[in-house]
Amino acid sequence: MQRNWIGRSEGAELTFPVADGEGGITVFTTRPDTLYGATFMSMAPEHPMTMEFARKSGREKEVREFVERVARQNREERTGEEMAKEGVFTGGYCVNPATGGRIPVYAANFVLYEYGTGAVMAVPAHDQRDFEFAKKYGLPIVVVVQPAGEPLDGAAMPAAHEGPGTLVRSGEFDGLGNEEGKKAITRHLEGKGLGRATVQYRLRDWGVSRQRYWGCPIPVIHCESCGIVPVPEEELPVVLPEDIPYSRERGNPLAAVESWLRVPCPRCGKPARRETDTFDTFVESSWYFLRYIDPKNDRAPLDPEKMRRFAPVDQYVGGVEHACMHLIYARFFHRYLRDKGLAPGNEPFLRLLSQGMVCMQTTECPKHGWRYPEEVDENGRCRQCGEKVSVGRSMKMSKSKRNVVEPSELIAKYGADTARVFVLFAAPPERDLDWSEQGVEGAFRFLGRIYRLVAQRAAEIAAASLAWDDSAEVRRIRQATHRTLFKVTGDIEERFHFNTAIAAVMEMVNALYLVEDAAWKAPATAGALREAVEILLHMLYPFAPHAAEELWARIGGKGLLCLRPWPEADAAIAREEQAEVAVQVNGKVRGKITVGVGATEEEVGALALSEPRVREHLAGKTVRKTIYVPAKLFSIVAN
RNA sequence: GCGAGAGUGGCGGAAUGGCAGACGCGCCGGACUUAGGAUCCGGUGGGCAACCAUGAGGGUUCAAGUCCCUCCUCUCGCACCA
Repeated sequence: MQRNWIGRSEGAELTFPVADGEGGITVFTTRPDTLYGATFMSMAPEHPMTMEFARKSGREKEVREFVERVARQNREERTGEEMAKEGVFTGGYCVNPATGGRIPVYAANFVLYEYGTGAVMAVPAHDQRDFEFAKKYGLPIVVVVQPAGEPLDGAAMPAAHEGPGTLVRSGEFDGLGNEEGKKAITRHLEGKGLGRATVQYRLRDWGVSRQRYWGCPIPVIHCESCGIVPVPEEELPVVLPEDIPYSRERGNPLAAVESWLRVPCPRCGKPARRETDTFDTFVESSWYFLRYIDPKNDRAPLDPEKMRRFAPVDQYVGGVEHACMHLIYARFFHRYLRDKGLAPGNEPFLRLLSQGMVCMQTTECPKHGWRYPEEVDENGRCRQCGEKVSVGRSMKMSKSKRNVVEPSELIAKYGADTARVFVLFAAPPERDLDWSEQGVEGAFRFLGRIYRLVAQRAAEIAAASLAWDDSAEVRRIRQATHRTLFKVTGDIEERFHFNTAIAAVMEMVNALYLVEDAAWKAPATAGALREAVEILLHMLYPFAPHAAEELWARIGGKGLLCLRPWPEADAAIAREEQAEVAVQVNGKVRGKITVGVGATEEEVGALALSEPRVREHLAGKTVRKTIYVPAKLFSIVAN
């Protein structure tokens, strides 16, 4: 997902000497193979050489007019593929280093000054933007990469050919495949000191400063004569003033605090002003987690020795928006810290889980717009005007859409445990979650159910000791307990699939409800049931800690449940002795048989073939092949 | 346009290539009750059946929701990056 944002692209920097003058224009291109087809040059309007060319050629007026017009357009207007390609001839020329030909230099609105070198060699035959530009201004289109098939004609082609092909009209490079051509031409120019292979990166713009009070101060002072001066180290940290006027007016409240704002310049001592913008929170959160490892260090931001022991972070959990924004900045920071020898490795995080968003259906009144759930009555009408509201599809919860639930109300009505269980049960964490009042009720009911079960049996459980006999009943109970524990442990630790873990706990609760009264009372089984309930509460704890802890106390558990180690599932106990095996004939299930888990393929096969329904479907056919998936399935192929 | 993710019952969702629909919601029935929107128990994809069902269509396989091709739809992110 970050590929677009990091924007790594391999290519070459090539220099085009300025015709009738000094120096040259360096461009970045991913297609050095098309160099012979470069028939003009496009420069960003902001590029300093744009106006320089114009001044020399006496075209200053036209060029300035264009540059200023583009500058007025905002980025949104200027970017976007639909935007018309526009440009103006600067009056200057440079020399194509391959052909030696003079080519005109244009300023063009689609060339971005901040990317690459801010200048592009234009190859209209093989780049769609250049193609459109050339058509508009009547510039030559020279085909230099010929794909298989009909020879392309620059004048007649309807669009640029951006794909692969064989080099033509490229002097000594004719006949090379275009991929080899890239290398060969780059090497050739390198020999002449006019080019080199490079890799360009494009880190998405990150506006690190914010016009607000709540943020880390940027330790910088603005001085009329010295310019931007860093706050001296001994004066760090810059502390924000506390007596600030909170107003709803626009602008940063810090700008109004004269006593904080006015400081002498650390360099010349003349009156100066502090920077009032503060850092974007992503700045701090790009590395604060490492500081936890070494929080009291007052000599350095981080101790590399300690970093090597604890970093990197094992698991990062964040929303999709973090995958591109915060994560990319944090990785950027980490590389800086690595280069400074402060943090080990290339990456700050080992694993990423990007969790989904919480969504809820939206309701809209024709007169009043978005409605909060409580602004709609039971009949689906707006409480303000009585109009029928329309129910829209589920969207990310946001105050602007009013499709939100108030956590405090939710907690007052159901408690925090219910909210947790619902959120974790409704969907796996990487998926978006649909909020549902009924789902919340369901979570509440589940907690009530488990609470009643354990509270009702509390006395019996507390009286039982963790001892049992080897009866079938005990084995059944313990098997169910340990199987559930396996499932829950795996779902939590390996997959983070809390929804299926909770489902397994629910199943176990359902099973415990069916246990006969006598079994709770008989010492032999009561011990196994005590184990079952203890483990049950352990498994409940991560999802509903308050209820689990309270029930733990009720059954006479020692100390706090949360301080006890997670129980260990016993594979020997969890193992099934019997298994139901589905018998398939030509891919369709025709019967089921019960076998011991250790049964051999021959034993299972014999049993399978004696099933009446199976025999029916085999009548008149010859068995060609059988496949046995132990303890699961026996498949017969026959014709 | 490029990139990422997702399409499974009435709904949220389960399912190392091995019995599709676990668990929950909703709905139906029963029990207990003066009462039930509480609780407990049972049922619940479609079709009378053979069978049919995981967005559509092909393929691989004894076996496909899962793997491979060709599409469609939705969500999110990016968007002239040379």
